[in-house]
Amino acid sequence: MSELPDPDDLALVFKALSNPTRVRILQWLKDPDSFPPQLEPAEEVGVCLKHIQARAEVSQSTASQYMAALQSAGLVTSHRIGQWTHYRRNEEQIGRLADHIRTEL
Amino acid sequence: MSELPDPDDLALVFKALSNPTRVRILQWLKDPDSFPPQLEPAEEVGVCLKHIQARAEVSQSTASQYMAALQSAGLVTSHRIGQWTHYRRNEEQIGRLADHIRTEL
DNA sequence: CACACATATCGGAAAATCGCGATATAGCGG
DNA sequence: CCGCTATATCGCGATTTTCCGATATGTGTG
Repeated sequence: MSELPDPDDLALVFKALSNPTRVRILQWLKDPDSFPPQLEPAEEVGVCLKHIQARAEVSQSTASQYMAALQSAGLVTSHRIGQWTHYRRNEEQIGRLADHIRTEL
Repeated sequence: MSELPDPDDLALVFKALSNPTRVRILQWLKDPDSFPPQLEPAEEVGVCLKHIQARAEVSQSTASQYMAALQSAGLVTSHRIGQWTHYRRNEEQIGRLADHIRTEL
């Protein structure tokens, strides 16, 4: 969750990004307020799965798995509040990925 | 081969990078002179497929397909000279990829 | 506790990918 | 033209990925 230089984690990250829908979700999360309103402020805790699922137009299970993939790649973090799991971009990790591509790839 | 903004093209690039051997090849190409000597200067035209194949320890057809994947992702360019196809990193595109991840992903 | 809702996980069929050997194409030299 | 070499493409079995519906788990409410 912090460094990410080793090849196995890196492959995991690229694999998570090798799906157009997952890439789109990541881009959508740049503007959490573009999603429908929710109890918790999306800017702070992230966007709840239901809203991501609706926008991506995939099944509930697929949405859940997509977000799990992005999370295990370290690209998003999750925050469970009550019944809702909220997902938010991990800007630090995304920045590190850009650095890594520039310097080591 | 030029801009690469949309999620489908971007996913293609990440797919090419989701294979450890292909990533290694890209890294090897940072130092073309680390390959055996060849008629054409590797620094200028790139490294010929045969040398890449030998170092990656994959079959000839696999090596050819790996490089085709990297090329259609825009990460390398190819230069055919006589019977040899040489592959060289596309530093501009790799730089753009890093920028793109930082700004648009 | 019973129920509704949100999410996670399971199991599997279909689709995509992997990496190879076989074969085709292309360029050189005799 | 013929043989030799380098590379590209084809075809295929094996493996992996994809995405779903079904189901399980977790959480709030009455």
